[in-house]
Amino acid sequence: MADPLSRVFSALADPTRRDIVARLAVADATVNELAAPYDVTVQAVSKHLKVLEDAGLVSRSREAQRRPVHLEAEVFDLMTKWIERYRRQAEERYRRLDDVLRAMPDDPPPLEGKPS
Amino acid sequence: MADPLSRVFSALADPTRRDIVARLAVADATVNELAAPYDVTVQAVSKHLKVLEDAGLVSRSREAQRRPVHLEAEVFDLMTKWIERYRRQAEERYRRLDDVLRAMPDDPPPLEGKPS
DNA sequence: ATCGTTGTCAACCGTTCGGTTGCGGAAGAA
DNA sequence: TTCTTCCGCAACCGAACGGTTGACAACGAT
Repeated sequence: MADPLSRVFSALADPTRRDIVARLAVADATVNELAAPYDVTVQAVSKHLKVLEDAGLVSRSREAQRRPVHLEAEVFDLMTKWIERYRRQAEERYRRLDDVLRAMPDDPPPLEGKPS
Repeated sequence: MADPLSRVFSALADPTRRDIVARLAVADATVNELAAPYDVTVQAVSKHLKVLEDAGLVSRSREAQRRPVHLEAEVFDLMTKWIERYRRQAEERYRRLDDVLRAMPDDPPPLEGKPS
């Protein structure tokens, strides 16, 4: 799964990882702090962080023996751009469909096939 | 994986499924039409559509023996709402950090610990 | 009544995923 | 130095995922 978009969507498909992102939006935190609220091992959370890091959503810097985790919010744009594109396209279709429906009663189009 | 947000993110984490969504944004299509460009079986595409349907991204109506697939774009809002929330929160943090940094040189704050 | 098309369901297979345990490295504290 | 804390890596396990093949239901066409 090489492509960045898949990695980001996939990373956020997990509730625990979304919660981690939510908490990092408030403040940076260490792995142990992040792991505290969940009833899983620290290693499991470390794995989650690796997934988020590979997706570019998070960065880990070095600070003595602590590894403070920081949210990189720019990657969100990747998703919003993709989503907005097709949302708009779908809305555009609705708009055009409305036009067609409005035009219909006055101008019944032939249902393809040679006219008699 | 019960929660809707996980289902939507997970559904879009696959490149084939994102491509299907992209094509459905242009026009409704049948399963065979959708499967044509990919070198997988029709059954595989049918499975992908089930995933998209469970996520609420797509609906399948009945029309003779055809099952036209239709994009339901409203579900996108679920994601954009979630993303925007934390993107804004992160930006807010940056803004406050800037304020702190601007105030720093003039007002070096004590580094927590009883003041002498 | 039979045939061809369209699509789903079920069973299976290899891979990935989320979790565990166990170990080891890096760095401050004693 | 030795101890303790924080954390990542490797190996393993069960569940879920993406794909296949095979069978079958539904419907239009002949």
